[in-house]
Amino acid sequence: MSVTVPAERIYTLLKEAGYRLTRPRRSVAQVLLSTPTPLSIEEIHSYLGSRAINRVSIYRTIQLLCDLGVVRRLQFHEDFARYELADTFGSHHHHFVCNLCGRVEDIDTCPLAATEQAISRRTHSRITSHSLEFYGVCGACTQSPAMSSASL
Amino acid sequence: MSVTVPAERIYTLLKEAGYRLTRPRRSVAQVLLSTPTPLSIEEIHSYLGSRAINRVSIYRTIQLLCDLGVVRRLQFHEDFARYELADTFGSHHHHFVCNLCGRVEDIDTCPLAATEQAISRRTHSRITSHSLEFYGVCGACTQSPAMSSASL
DNA sequence: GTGGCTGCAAAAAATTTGCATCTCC
DNA sequence: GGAGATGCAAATTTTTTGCAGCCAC
Repeated sequence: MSVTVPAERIYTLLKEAGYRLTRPRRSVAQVLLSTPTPLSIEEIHSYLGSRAINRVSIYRTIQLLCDLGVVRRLQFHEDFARYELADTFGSHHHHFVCNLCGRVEDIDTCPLAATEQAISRRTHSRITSHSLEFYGVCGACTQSPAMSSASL
Repeated sequence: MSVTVPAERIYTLLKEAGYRLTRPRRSVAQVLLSTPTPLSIEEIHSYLGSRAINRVSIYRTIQLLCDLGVVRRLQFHEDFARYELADTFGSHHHHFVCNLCGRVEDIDTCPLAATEQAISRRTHSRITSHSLEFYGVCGACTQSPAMSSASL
């Protein structure tokens, strides 16, 4: 039996949905697969560096991957969006964002399954997803308030 | 003893922080106090209608109210922000957003206090707030898929 | 009266669209 | 070869900034 690496799963999914496998699409998928934290369009663009892909193509690729359910969009308290692999391609988790240094940590605990059921029952709605982020001050910043950029 | 209405609490807080109580500030506070759902800048602007306040002043007022902790910023899966009264001026609650009709319902259940404690202890961070939204299909749309705008 | 606040205009930042060219199948 | 994807430029949308005049205190 052969193990299918996540990259292949994404490529296959694209093909099966009738889309072509192009350099920009492969590049964007690879960046997302190789970073542990959610990325902004700008970050994806600069991470690609030499393999320069036009910003517009990144927008379009991300859009496509979102539509296909490969990527999900996150919005922290910033005025641009961030993207990461969706649950099925990564894992179901949430985030803790440090208000001081901006560090993002994954939170694997998710206490919401029961809550979703309760809400669905009470409101007769069908809940298909949720978005949960914690904000505060991370361990490092708690110890040394001589933090990075946005300090007072 | 006298009961202080929320509007007065906001006005007092502004004054005590050294800010002037102006027409735009009073108007924006009143709109937020009188609507049950989170509003976008655009909606606040149009709700003010005749009492026309410049968009820029709304942005600045909202910014100020956020800084003072009166208002909190929300971001659903839209490309603009929404604002509502913060916990202490409204109530601590979350939202259910219908993917079809866009309706927003308040969710008063919050199962996260325990989770926050657990995360704080585990990561040595201090969690000061969280953001939680549920997405799905609301009761009405489940019954009659002949919904409003963004239908297929 | 005067300093902080507002409104206008204009800039900046994020994202989308039109269209000619290129490239994957 | 041809449909579909890319890249460039330009438009659109959201939010921010500069500055002269206004109004709350």
